[in-house]
Amino acid sequence: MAPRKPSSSNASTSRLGKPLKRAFFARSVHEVAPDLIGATLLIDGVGGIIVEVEAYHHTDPAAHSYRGPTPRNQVMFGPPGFAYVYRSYGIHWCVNFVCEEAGSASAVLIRALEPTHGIAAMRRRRHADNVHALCSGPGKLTEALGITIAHNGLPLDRPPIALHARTVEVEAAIGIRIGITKAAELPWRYGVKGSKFLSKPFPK
DNA sequence: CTCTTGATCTTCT
DNA sequence: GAAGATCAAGAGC
Repeated sequence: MAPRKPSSSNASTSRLGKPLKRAFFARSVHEVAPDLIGATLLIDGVGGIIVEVEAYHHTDPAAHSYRGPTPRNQVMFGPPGFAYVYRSYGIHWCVNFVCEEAGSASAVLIRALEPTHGIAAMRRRRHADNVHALCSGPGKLTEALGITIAHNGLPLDRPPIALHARTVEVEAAIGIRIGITKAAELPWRYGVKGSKFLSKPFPK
């Protein structure tokens, strides 16, 4: 048997913190986004530790809300503490947490998780074995957790969604957002530097 | 390892 | 008609 490398995962030592209330999201999206790093997201008990997010705001040309309400983005214009789910490239679902206040149209895109709960279910849904490939991207994690348009507009503090505060301090790394062309230089990506569960590494 | 391409929904031009 | 908050597979190095 090959020797096992030491793991940087904190999954085995992490515990669920107190549930996040809806009020957690009622402040600047740029405060909420880094505060979500290390929190645990579960859908019907399946999920993991948030290791990568991005912030979007209606004044940001890269945001879906930049050009005003549409059928797709209407949840972004509602009150904070709800899930905004959209179809990406016609194929994938992506999930956001609405922040600030009604009309502010700001949200945090959840981009990657470190799987901790229900890993067997995630492997089945993703048709993938490698735990590092289960939730290392916004489209991957929705598939692993079973998030679809059916979750659009659901409150973040009621079943089937559960969010738990982190129990240990983490230093959130900051970088530029992934996969956008407008406002591409803004440093509104937050995550755990060096995590093996990111969609992309943070540059040194 | 990097680069290219196909999948095909919602919005904008 | 084109672009987009993406992913996986295949070609090439």
